[in-house]
Formats: sequence, C-alpha cells, structure tokens
Amino acid sequence: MNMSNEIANMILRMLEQDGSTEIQRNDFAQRFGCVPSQINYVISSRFTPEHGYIVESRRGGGGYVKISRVSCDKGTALMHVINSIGDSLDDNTCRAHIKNLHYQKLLSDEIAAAGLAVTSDRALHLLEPKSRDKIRASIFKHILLSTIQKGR
Amino acid sequence: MNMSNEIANMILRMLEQDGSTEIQRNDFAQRFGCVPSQINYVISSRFTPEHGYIVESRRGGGGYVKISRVSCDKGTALMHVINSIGDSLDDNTCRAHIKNLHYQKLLSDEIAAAGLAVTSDRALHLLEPKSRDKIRASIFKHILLSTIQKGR
DNA sequence: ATAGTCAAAGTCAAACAAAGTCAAAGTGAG
DNA sequence: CTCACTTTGACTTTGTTTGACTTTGACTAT
Repeated sequence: MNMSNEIANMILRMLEQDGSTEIQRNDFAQRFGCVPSQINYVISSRFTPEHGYIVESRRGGGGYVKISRVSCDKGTALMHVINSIGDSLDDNTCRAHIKNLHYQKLLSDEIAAAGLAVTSDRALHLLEPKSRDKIRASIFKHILLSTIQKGR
Repeated sequence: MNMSNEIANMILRMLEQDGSTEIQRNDFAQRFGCVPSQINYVISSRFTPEHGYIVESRRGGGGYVKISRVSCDKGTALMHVINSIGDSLDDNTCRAHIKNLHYQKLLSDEIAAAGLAVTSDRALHLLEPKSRDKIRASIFKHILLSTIQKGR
C-alpha cells in the first residue's frame, strides 16, 4: 500500500466521526514521515468536490486544513449532476440543469436565481468562450456543493 | 486556536450586548498575555469597515479603543457594496463582504454559502490570479444583484 | 499660558508559522 | 517501454506575533 492511500485512509477514518475533520498539514505530514505537500496531493487527488468533499484552509500561525464530507439525501441527486458534468459546461446546458433542479425543488428560488446570474455568459463575459465554459463548470459545481452542506 | 482568534472572540462576546464596547488596549493585552500592538493587529484584520465595524480611539491618559458594529437597510446597502467594488476583487475582501452581509442578515445562510463557494479561489483555480479577481468581481456583483430582484 | 512628564494608543517592519504551488524525479502495472 | 500516479523539495504566499519607536492627550508645576 502506498503512502497516499494510507494518508487518505487516515483522513477517511477521521471523517467517520462527524463527517468533518481539521488537520494541521505539517504535523500530519510529520506523523506520516512525508513532506507536507504530499498532503496537498492526497487532498487534491482524493478529496475533491467530485468525490464529495469540501476543503477549507487557512495559512499562517494556527493555520489548518478542514475537510468535510457533504451529506447525501437530496445531496445524492445533486452529486449525480455534479458528477455528470465534465470540466466544461456551456451556458444553455447549465441553465437547463438549473431549471431542472429548480423544478424538482432541489434548488430554492433564491439559489436558482443566483445560479443563473452567476453562471451566465453575462457574468463571465470577460473570459474567452473556451475558458468561460471551464469556469462555468467549476462555479456551477461549487454552488451545488454549497447547497448540499449539512444544515442547509 | 491562535491568540488573535481568542481576542477577536472576546471582543465579539462583548459586542453581543449592545453592539459596541470600549476597551483599554494595554489592560486588554495584559489579560491575554500578549503585546499591546497585537490588539491593533486583531482589530485591523478583523474589525474593519468591510467587516461591518467602526473603531474609534483616543490616546493619552484615560485613552480607549471603542469598537461598534454598524447596521444598514437592505437593497441600498447591497447597491452600495456593488458600487464600492471596482472591476477586480480578491478572495479575502470578497469573503469579508459576504460574511458581513450575512451577519447583517442581508444575505441568507444559503446565499452566503453559495457566494463563498462560487467566488472562492478554489472554484476559480483554473484562472490566472489576475483574471481570477476580475471574474470574481463580476460574479459577486451578479449574485448580489440576483438577491435584490423584487420578491427575494 | 508653557513646558515637562507620564500614560495611553498607533505604526511599522522583522521574525516566525503555517499552507499552497509547481515541476522534476521516481515507481509500477500493463 | 510507457503512461499515469506518486513522491519530493525548492520556492511562494498568507497570516500571526513581537518589539522598538512615535504620536497624542491629560495633568502638573512653573
């Protein structure tokens, strides 16, 4: 078993408690006898939004990395949508997704409106069409994820 | 938890009463076992106008530092924020805006979370830092606008 | 009034403490 | 042998802590 997997397993075990942990990147790395940036590697290869996790962090003294699993009830449906989206998403397809999810009551009026506003070609008009679709995909995934967060 | 956070929490607790407190910088620092200028650091990193606070102070004998929370009324407040933003907006400033608006109840939990998600460096990581801030500004304005739309 | 003294608060930069990025080098399954 | 995945480390960026030095205001003695 390679180290990245061991680290990922450790994180997974810690998540079992309440679906969220906070780690100190450097300490953590030391416990595993690896270089700190390996933690970043593990996170970015295994704890992405596509995998169903949200990661927040802070640098500087008393910094941390917090990993949380997004809980799945209506969440699963949204996760399916997220997973169905590649790394690029055009305006029309995006609107269709939002309207559909809204129709299915998986998105509130407010979030649906915000989602449309924020992924519109209008909001992204500064970008070249090609990167526009990439960014749109990223933004759209993030807004969906944010509605899955436990509690909301 | 680092010291700056503890100090900030203390101030926050004191603010809970009536939205305003007065402290003695040196005494305060001593209670926390830190150097007085750390209080300035905490204030200037966490109690800025952008965070929704105003700070007044006086030097000399019997000096003080007074921190108060400011409040506002909706649509106009949001428009002010929108207008105050140029064509570029960094992640920290953006987060501060959102948290402040959320705290002032001008943004719902859900929209605040979505706003954070969608404007995060994480969501925009594909972009070069420079265009990132431009797009963030655009996205942020659009999401605020979407919440002003009549009805919501 | 005026100068002098002391008690605040303010400024600024250096030192320190995290986390993030990126690309080069290593590894192993097919 | 090759390609994807992993490991490593030098360098960057962000956030915190500390302390030496400055400014301001109130009070006191002349």
